Amino acid sequence: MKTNDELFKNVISHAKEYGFVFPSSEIYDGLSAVYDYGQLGAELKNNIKTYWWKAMVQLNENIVGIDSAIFMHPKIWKASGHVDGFNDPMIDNKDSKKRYRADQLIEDKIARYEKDGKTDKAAKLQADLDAALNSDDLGRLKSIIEEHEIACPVSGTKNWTEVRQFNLMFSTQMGAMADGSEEVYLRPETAQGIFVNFLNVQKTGRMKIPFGIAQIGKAFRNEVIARQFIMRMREFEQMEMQFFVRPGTELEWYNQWKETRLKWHLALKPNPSKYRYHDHVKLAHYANAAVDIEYEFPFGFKEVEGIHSRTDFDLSQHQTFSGKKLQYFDPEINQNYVPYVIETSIGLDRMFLTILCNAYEEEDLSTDEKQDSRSVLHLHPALAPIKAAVFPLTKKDGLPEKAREVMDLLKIDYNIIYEEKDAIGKRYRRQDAIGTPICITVDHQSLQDDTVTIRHRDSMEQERVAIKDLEKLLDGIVGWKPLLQSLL
RNA sequence: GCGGAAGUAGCUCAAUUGGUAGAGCGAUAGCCUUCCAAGCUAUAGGUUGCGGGUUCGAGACCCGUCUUCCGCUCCA
Repeated sequence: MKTNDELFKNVISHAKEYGFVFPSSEIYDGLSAVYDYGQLGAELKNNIKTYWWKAMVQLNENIVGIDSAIFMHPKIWKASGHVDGFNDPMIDNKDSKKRYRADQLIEDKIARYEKDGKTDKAAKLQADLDAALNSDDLGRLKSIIEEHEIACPVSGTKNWTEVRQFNLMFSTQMGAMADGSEEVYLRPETAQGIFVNFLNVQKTGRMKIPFGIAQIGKAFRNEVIARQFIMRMREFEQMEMQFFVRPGTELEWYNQWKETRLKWHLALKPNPSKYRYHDHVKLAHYANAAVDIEYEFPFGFKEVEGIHSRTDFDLSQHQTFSGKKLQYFDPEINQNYVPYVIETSIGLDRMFLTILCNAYEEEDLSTDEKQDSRSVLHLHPALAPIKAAVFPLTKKDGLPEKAREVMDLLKIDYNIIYEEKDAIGKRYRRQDAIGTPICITVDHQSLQDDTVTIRHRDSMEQERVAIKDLEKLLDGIVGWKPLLQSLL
């Protein structure tokens, strides 16, 4: 029996060994919490994106997709709350190993002074705190904590580290000259690119509420702790959709998207018991309802996708900060309003990891006579990096030539691999390990009657089919149609 | 960032108290021509994460550093 820890380690080494995910800059010792997608990983990732894009944009006539820039006007992050909300002064207690926000520790002390009737002291401390925060004086925060003898609530000691600033956002300089250039951020989420284009899309696309704008793109967060393989990376990719609705109807839509999104996950035929909703008790400043879709990874249930009812917070903020009216005239009720927003936001890398964990199996095929096992990725056929492999049974007697013909017939529509090295069984097992759903074998009979054997990955069963029927057969198994139809 | 564990070939791991870095799998080329891995032959692949130190001699001991994993916080 494998422990979950071992299982996860095996998934990670499998991902590396077969070209799905490599540590970034590996020959230079790697770069913390950054990973590269390899030749098969890139295919799988693209397929996940395609699945999402088709499910969102293609299947919903009131959703359109955009691709906004990673660089955006710095004021956007003021408006969104990222500049102020994610620049926290942090301090650690060396004895309890607990981390606190320095300003919150001081706030707690102020509250205690007030409770004890020392209102003068409380007011003085509050003023000191405000002054230190406004001037970004971290040293002053530390000295305040020392002066007022603030102790760790857990260990009770005053053994503190220095106060450090943790910035969520990466910043860089825009403009070639070092001086006079402007500091810009790498976006920490793709959503704001949608909000600031709300009017552009609504007007040019003649969109009527309710409607959605979808986007897939990279985002960057300077995580304090980035862990668990590609679960939390500093550079990651999001697939987000913001759905604009009439105020008052948002909870209806919230519930509908909650269902729709889980259905999207379950259409890939994972083990359904590994999925669950997790309602947010503590809501972010912009939300009036929020739920996570969680997957049970080997290291526990973790968030893969979030569905948030974001109210009119973002559009209202941008209206204020930009001075531009971000409203919609609703002819049905003859009113102007700032639309409310339901957001569905899924981490592409997390989805990738979900799929990998779910697909990976070390299958025991032992019989009484012989011990046997195989590593297999039970990927949904539509997501598999390689759709089919074509093998000549042997590399003689004109079989390779015939196999090449079959390959040429199929490679226009699908990603196909050709192999003639090693015994046929070995070639089957190699394809199992990378999740190829179908292997097509050309044998001596093929030369006479134009039929081949099809071997299925999951059941390992074989059937004989005519070469002329292969295209249709692949369409039915590895094509997008069956998967997308199951969403309707 | 703090604490704990670890880092040897593509992968999994050996290497006696400090004494010449090895195996299996995998890969490549060939043999065999076979419908489910582990048949035969040959070949390639390592400044033992990196940098110092102790020693006649370091994969092993000491210091530093980087990376990964496990805990503490937040998130997609």
